[in-house]
Amino acid sequence: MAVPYNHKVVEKKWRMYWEENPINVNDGKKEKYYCLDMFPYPSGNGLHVGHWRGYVISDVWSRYKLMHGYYVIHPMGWDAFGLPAENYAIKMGVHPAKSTEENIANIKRQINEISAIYDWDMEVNTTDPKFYKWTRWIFIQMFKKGLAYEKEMPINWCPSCKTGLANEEVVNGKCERCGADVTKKNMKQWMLKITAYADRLLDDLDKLDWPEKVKKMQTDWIGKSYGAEVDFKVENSEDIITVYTTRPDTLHGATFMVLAPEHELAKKLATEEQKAAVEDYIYRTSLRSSVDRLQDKEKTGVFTGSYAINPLNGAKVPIWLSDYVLADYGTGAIMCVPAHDDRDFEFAKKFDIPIIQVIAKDGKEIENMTEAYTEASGTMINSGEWNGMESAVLKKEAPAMIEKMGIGRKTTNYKLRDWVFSRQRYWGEPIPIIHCPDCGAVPVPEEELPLLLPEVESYQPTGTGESPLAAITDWVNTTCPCCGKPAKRETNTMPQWAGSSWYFLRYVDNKNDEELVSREKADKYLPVDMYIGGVEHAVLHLLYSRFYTKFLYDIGVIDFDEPFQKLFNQGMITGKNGIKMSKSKGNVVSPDDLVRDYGCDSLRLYELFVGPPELDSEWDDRGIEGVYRFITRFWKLVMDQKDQDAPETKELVKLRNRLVYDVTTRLENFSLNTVVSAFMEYNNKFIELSKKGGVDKKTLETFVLLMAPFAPHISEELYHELGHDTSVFAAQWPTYDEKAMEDDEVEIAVQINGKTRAVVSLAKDVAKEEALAKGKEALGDKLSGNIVKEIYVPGRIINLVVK
RNA sequence: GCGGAUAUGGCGGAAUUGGCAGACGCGCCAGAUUUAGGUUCUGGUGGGAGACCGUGCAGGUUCAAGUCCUGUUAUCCGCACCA
Repeated sequence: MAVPYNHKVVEKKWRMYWEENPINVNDGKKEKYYCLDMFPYPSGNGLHVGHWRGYVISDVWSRYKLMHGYYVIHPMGWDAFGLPAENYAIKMGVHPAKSTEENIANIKRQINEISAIYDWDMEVNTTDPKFYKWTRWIFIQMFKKGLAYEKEMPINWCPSCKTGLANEEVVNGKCERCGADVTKKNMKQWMLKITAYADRLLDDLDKLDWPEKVKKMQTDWIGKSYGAEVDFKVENSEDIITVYTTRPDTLHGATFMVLAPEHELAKKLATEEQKAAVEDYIYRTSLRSSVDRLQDKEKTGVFTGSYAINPLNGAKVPIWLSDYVLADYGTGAIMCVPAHDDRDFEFAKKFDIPIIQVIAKDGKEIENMTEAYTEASGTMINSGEWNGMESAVLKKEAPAMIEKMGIGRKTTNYKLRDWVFSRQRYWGEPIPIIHCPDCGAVPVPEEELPLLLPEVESYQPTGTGESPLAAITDWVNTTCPCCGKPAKRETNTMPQWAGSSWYFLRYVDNKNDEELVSREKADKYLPVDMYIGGVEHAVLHLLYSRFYTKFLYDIGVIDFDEPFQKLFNQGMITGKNGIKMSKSKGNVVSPDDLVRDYGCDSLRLYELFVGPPELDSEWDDRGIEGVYRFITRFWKLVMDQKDQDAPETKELVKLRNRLVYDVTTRLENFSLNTVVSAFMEYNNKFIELSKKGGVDKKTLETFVLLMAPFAPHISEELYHELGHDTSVFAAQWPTYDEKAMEDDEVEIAVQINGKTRAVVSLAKDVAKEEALAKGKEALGDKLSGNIVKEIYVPGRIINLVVK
């Protein structure tokens, strides 16, 4: 009788063995494979089973690649700057550096319980001066290229976090971090000109093997649109209002214009009679939060009293102000065609403005219009020379025509805005700029980097729009690197995303003091082949990283312009009823107890078995019992059979090849839950066979090899029990022979009118006549009436259509 | 409002190109082992007494539909006045 399986002994044994005998070594000859996890921020709450899932998936994939002879780059690090770390520190009343260090120690301990093949020699930490030296260095390079600039403008302000936010960090008008309503605040901010990369960020999505969903989200976020700018002269004035439109085909139908209340001409256009109303409207708009503007869909507006001239037909159109026009998109002014735009229609109805149809739907004007006709489909009417043209054709051609006429120009627009990069918080990389009264903004000399974040007594946010660093006068006051006169340091810090936008480049050369990454190592080990993490960063981290990578490519630091070739988004693990795991809900499941009770291998398998990896799954503690039972039965099977010298039967060869096929194809498709199902299913089959003629050694060994990436400890133990003295991970992934998988006889269903009435066993190459004859024979007296059609699909089905 | 995803037993979920729906696991039922509980092992487990009925709902295509087509509902996610 075999020794019962003891996960504690076995797992400890091999963990120690691997530490002394590394299984993933770079011998300089192997091809590299870079499999990366999104690095965690070291939260004080530690890991729950949801974090484990992603790490298990990436480790299974890494070990699978290892068994294909790759040198696998599989690093881990810490995204430790930023609001969560700082807020936690404030709550606990300790310095963020200290709490961060403690949290890292705890999470590192938990991550080690996964037994992933992380190479801790590559570890990076965004708060390490040796790391953030280069975060700041990149900013300086961007500054030198004109991609980092300062601007005073109304930005998103979170009154709870007391800092400015990027557009990407505002979700439904609320702060992505804390959920507080975001307000606008006029501040001088550092900006990164990500819009300069809009086209490349959009176009290069094509070359990425990413989930379509993420590509779509980035495409929509960049929001490129094609159209025209049209210049409208203001009546009795020299002023010109330029509008942006994607529907220049409808220009004849423009019956009014609307300017954003923030538009530079807004006040000026107000006539004597309208002045008070206009100023009141502008003032009231300035008070409204973005949440109000989002929630309140009812159109408001005010007439300026002025008119503009439609450059195409000379029509006089009233100029209005309304907050449904955004100041920072297009030109901040629009021409309004109520007949063919929903918003303009609503506005025109409310303020009783004429509606002129210029596209005939189905050949005629719509009577008693109740909603706008927004499709560019139909013939032009009421459009002067354009009458009779197809709207769809005109829509494409109009921009060029307008440009030719000299009344506007063809143009494109993007929803993407430049990146607000200043944060009024302590725990981040200070922006490496010195403000000199004479020289202006001057970058910190590169040889002075990293320039340590100074120690402060109070690192709490001030709420005034100033960083806590501003209070440290002996740090703030410095001299200008240009002219040597007294100057002041920039006191704002970078957002959390700064470090995570490039950290994946640093792993492969994390101790380099001279360069961000040596070109030699970058060429050899980068970019990332597989990136695994949650979908929540689709337009944040994943967009910013692409931007940084493209910039570093442009300045010659690296020779590739996309960071992540393949992306996999794992679903979330939730508590009961799909409720997100959180401390406040009290539904957090810690992996620590589960590892203790069932072992790392069991938890790894269960993390995969719980559901399709790309979908959210509800955690149910009871399920791990089933996986644990499988593990112990698998152990018993191999231990009982290993010395039996059972003969290799045809049946066993077939099952072995099918097992390799099933596991390999499912793994390649990332259907990891069904890989575990396959293991269980075949284990049951082999246990059956072990009671009959036994299971041969090669089959046992193959099973163990396939299990290795999933359950490394037990596989390593059994591999050694099977007589090997090298690691199971030095072995090659098994291959299969499709011929050996086939049955000589296949059971196929015999149907009458599509309903299964019998099952018959047939040789796979049997002739149609014989198959049908056997099928009829099997049906016996169930078959009656006239057969009108006979269908035989070899290996699949026999169907007799009877009347 | 627009876009995307999902919908299958009591539960989590399987089903290459349309070809025996419910693999695998949980739970449950029965039996064996055990002084007993737990563990372990064996068998059963979509509904219905049955003909039959069953993949959110209603149609359609087909010899054959969870799978394809049309419409529709619910839930979740993303975007949201971008002219």
